[in-house]
Amino acid sequence: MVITSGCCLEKFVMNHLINMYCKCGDLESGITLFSVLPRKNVMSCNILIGGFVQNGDLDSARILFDEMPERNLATWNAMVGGLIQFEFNEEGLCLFGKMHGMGLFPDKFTLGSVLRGCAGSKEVKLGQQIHGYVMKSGIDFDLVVGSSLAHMYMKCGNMSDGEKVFEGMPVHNVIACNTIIAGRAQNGYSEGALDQFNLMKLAGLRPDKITFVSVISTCSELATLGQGQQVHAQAIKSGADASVSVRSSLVSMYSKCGCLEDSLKVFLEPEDDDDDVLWSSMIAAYGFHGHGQEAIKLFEQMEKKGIEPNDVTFLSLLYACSHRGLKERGTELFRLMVDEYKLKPRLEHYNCMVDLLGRAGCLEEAEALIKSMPIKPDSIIWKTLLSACKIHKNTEMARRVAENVLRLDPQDAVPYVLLSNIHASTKGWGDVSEMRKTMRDKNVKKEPGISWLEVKNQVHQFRVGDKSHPKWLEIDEYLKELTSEMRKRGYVPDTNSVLHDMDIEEKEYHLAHHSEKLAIAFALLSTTSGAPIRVMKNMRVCNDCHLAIKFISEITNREIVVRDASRFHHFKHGKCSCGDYW
DNA sequence: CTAGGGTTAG
Repeated sequence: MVITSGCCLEKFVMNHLINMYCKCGDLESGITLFSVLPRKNVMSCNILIGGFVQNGDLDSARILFDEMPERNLATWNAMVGGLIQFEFNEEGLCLFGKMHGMGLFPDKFTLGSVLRGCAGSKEVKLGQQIHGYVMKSGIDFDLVVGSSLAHMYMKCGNMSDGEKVFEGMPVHNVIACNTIIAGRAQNGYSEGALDQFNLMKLAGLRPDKITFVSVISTCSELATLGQGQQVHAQAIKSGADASVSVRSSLVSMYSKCGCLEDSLKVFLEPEDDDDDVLWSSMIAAYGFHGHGQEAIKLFEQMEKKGIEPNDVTFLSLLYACSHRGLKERGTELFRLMVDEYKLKPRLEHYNCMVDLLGRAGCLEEAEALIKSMPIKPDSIIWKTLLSACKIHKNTEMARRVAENVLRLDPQDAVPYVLLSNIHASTKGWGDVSEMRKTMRDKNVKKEPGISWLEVKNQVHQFRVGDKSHPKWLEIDEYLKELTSEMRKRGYVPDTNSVLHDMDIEEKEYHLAHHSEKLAIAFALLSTTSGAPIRVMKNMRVCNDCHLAIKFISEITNREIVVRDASRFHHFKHGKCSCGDYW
């Protein structure tokens, strides 16, 4: 009705109508109206560009932008913002450079987009320049500009400047707080993230679903179940628990805290269950607990439901296969990902494949994959192969591979330790001492192993041979008792993975006080019920601890759950759920 | 026209 008499309408009414249609997702009608406009001014073009962008049709937006005879600031803002919104960061930043070169000065709308682009492509230099410009130009330093700046710094890993910007903001709202919480969480400052969460509540700000997503992810990082459950309860109270994003983070949190059943419970809630991330997080949860078959079954269901898997879905699947020794299935899935779903494998996918092949004992195949892949290998993927060499005791390949790790990451202690152990086993003492000298010269240090657990809402932390815990004497005494009982049952300490410059007795003492053994002994002493013991570790469990914990679970008749740097081990009656494949 | 978030190998 309106369209038929379109030509007679006032221009600004027409513009409003076009805007309305575009906003409501009816791009067709917007375009039709635009085409009957007798004279198109900058304003109407801007509106249509905005419409194209909001509906994801960037190509049309680009064409219209290029054809426009004159443009104003809003035109540039719409185009720059649109490109960056759809992660064409470089193109967006390039366009920004162009507009700047033409003497146009950015306003706060431009800056919001450009800072987001800087964050996305880690352009901290440009970000800093913009920061300087904001301070000089007298642009309103409002919530949006402030949050964007803080976000940019933190995304680029520059925590201190991000925090400074946040402190300098005159007021904070929920979004500003969310920026800081996420920034801290993503840079490993988990406690700081939780602090800000508590502070914002004290300040009377109501956490929204985005707050919960970040805070719940933080709890998975810390793997402290009690905290996670509390935050879940708060999310339920606020109604945020119905959001798929919140549920995805809950699935992950429960799985990382060792409660696979709770992950499944959240996953099975009936609403909104056709989300790829939600499904991926459940697949990852199964994989993390060593349930490779269930992960694959879930993927098949996902395909049947027509949910499009993404690259993370496949990463989780490959991971699940590699931890169950499902070599054939994993290889098929990798092919499916590339050939059917046309997803480009990232280095992470190749790493999973190397892990899959290597663990399964196909070391040559794994090495060939690294050499043939179209991406440059990093030190991590060589380290994956190195640990496979170690499992399958292929010292010859280990030497070669360790050299590659050393070349790419000279500060990593793992290859040094491994190489010096190889030299020691062949009595190459000269090589051994040279190796140790290099380590000293380059100041290479082994990352300390840390284990922690929650007892009565308190987190207790242990390091190797750490005597600082108030109950140290009791723990040490109890470990002696346990060890002698273990030996009676046939336990022999596996001293192979210890640095070799100690005698056997020292090695055994060192092994007996690995952080996870301390943590488990403490847990056994401080809990009397038959409840399972949950211990977290920042590194992989060593061979000796894995063996010892099996004995301990039998002797004490307790279920012991250990979260490793890469997966879960459920020890029960002298056996581990990983089937010694880890 | 503008800011923040979920799944992820070793």
